[in-house]
Amino acid sequence: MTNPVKESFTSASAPPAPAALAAKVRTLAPSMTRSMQRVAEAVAADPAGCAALTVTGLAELTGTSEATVVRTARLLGYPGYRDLRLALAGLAAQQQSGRAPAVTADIAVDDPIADVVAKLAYDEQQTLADTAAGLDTVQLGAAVTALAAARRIDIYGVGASSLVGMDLAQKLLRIGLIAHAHTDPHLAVTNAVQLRSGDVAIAITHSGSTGDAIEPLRVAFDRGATTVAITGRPDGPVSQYADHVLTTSTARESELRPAAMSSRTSQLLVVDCLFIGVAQRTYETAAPALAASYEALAHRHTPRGTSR
Amino acid sequence: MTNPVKESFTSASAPPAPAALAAKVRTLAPSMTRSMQRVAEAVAADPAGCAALTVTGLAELTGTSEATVVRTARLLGYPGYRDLRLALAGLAAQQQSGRAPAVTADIAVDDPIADVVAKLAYDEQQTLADTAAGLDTVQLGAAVTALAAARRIDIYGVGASSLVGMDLAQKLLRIGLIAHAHTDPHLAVTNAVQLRSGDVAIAITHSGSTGDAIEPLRVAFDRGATTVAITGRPDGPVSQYADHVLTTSTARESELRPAAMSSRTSQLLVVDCLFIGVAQRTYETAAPALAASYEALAHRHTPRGTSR
DNA sequence: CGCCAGCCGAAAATATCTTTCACCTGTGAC
DNA sequence: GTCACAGGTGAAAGATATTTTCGGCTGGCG
Repeated sequence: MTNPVKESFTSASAPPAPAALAAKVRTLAPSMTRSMQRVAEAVAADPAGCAALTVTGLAELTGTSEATVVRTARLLGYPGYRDLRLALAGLAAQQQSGRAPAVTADIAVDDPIADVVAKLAYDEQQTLADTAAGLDTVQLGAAVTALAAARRIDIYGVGASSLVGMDLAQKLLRIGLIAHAHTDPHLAVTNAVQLRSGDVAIAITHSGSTGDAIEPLRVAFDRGATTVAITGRPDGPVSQYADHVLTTSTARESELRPAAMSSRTSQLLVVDCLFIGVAQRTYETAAPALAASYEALAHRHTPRGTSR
Repeated sequence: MTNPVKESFTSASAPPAPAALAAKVRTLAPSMTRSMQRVAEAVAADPAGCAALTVTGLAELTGTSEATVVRTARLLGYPGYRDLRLALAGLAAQQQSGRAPAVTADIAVDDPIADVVAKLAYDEQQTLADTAAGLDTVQLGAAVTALAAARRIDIYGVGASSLVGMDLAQKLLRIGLIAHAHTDPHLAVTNAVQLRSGDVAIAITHSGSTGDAIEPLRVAFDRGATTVAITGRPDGPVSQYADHVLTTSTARESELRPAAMSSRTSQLLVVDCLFIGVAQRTYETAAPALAASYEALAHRHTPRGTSR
C-alpha cells in the first residue's frame, strides 16, 4: 500500500467506452507502448474474435503477456480485461445486427435456407405492420358489435382463405358463439338462405372477386343479415354486398412467394382482431368458455408431459 | 468415464443463441425448475444489468446458488455462465442502440379496438422475429431435403394445429408433391402404417405432448419414415420420435390471448419456410406447377373482376 | 562503459467460474 | 400414514481466468 497508484492509471476521462472503440484506439495509440499497440490493434481489427478469447489467449495471439493485455484494457478506460471483453461482445453484436437489414430482396432460387427464413420473417412482419396501419377501426368495431350480438355466424372462403375462415370459426365457437365456416360453395349458398336480420355473414377473399365466396355473401345480404368482407381489394365486387369491409394488405409477391401466401398472414391478423374484439364485448361469457375449453384440452396431452 | 453425461445436458440443438434470448427463455421455461426459472426470468428482464454481475452476484440477486445459475446458462445453450454473460452484453448493446424497448402491456378487456389492433400486430411481429431467430436452419435444411425427395408426405395435427397442417399440405400439393394432412387421429394412425423409408411424416403440436399427433408420428417413425416435429416444446414427448425438430416460439400469453393463438403465427412461418425450401430444391417442377395452379384459379374469379 | 527509466512478461495472488456431493423436498407406492 | 425414491438445490471443493507483483531487460544518455 505504499503506492496505491502504480499500475492503475486509467485514461481518466474515459468511462466504459460504448462503441467508438476503434476511434479510441487511434486516439490513444501514440501514448501506447509497442506491445500495447499490438493488443489494441488486434482488438480494433476483430472485436468479435477477441471477445471470444481469454486474457491468455489474446496475449498469445498478439505475442505479448497477460499483464500487457490488462494494461491495454485499462488504458482504454475499462477497469480490467473482463470489462473490455464485455464491451467487445456488445460491439460485435451491434455490428452484426447493423448489417442485417440486407434482406429486402426477393427470395431467390439459390438463397441459402437461412436467408429464406430471414426474408420470409421480415416480409411477414412488414405485412402485419401494413395491415394494422391500414385497418379501419371503425369498420372493425362495427363488425365486432354485429358479431357479438349475432344469433348465428356463417363464414365463407375457399382455397387458402378457407383455412382462415375455419380458424375464425374455431375461435368463435370457443367463446360460445354459433359460427360455421363453409368451404363447399353450394352448401354455403343453401345455408346462407337460412340467414336473416341479426345474423352475420363473413366472406374472406383476397382477390375480392372470388365468386364462390361472394355468392353466399350476396344471398345473406339479400336476406337481411349483416355482412362483412375481409379482402385485399376493397374496391372489388365483394364489397358490393358487404355492410362492413375490412381491408387486408397485399405484400410484394415473387415467383416463389405467391400473393396468396402473404395475404393469409394479413387475414389472420384481421381475424384475430375480430376475435379479441368479440371476446372483450362478451367477456362475461367468453372468459369462462375459454377457460373451460382449455381445461377440456388438458386431458388430451400425455400426463407425464414434459419429460423434465 | 463412468458417466460422461452428468450435469452436462444442454438443450442439444442450441448453438450460442444470438439475440432471441427472451424467446428462448420462454420456450425453455416450462422445462425448468423453479430456481432456474427465477434466474432465467432475471436474465430476460434485465440483460444489461445481469451482464454486469458475476455468477455469485446473479445467484444472490435471484436468491439461488452459483450452481443453479450455471445450470441455467447451460440449459439456454451456452457452455457456461461466462458465455451467457457475453451474449447478455451483446444483447444489451443491441437494445441500447436499437429500437425502443416497446414494453407492450397485455391486451385488456377494456382496451379500445385500435389498441387491440396495435398490440396484436406488435405481438405477432415479435413472435415472427423470435421464431426466425430461434429456428435451427440445419434441422430445417434437413427437413427440406427429406421433403423434396419424399415419395409421400403425411401431416398430423389436431385443433388449431390442424389448420396449419392443412395449409402445408395445400402448398405442397401445389408444387406437385403428394401430401396429406390428417385430422382424424384414427385415420392418421392407420395411414401412418403405410409409410416406409423414403416417406416423410410431420407432426405439428404446440404443446409437444398432444397424443393424437404423436401417436401417428411414432408409428411412422417405427416404420422407417423420416419424421419431423414442429413444436414449441422441443423437449416434449413428440421429439422422441422426430428425426428433425423445428422449434416454434412461445409468446407471452394472456387471458384473452391463449398460447394456441400466437403459436399459429409461429407455426405458419415454419411451414412457409419448409414450403419455400422445397420449392427451391424442386424448382424445375415447382415453378411450372405453381404457375399452372395460379392459371387454373383465375377462372374462379368473376370475369370482369377487379372493377379497375 | 555504467547508470537509469521505463517496458515487459513469468509467476504468485486473487477473483471467478465449474463441478461435486450430500441434503432436502415433494411424490408415489404400499 | 409411512417408506422409499427421484430429482432439485446449494455449500464447498476444484479448476480457470484475471489481476497484481516483481524482477529482468532494453535502450538512451552522460
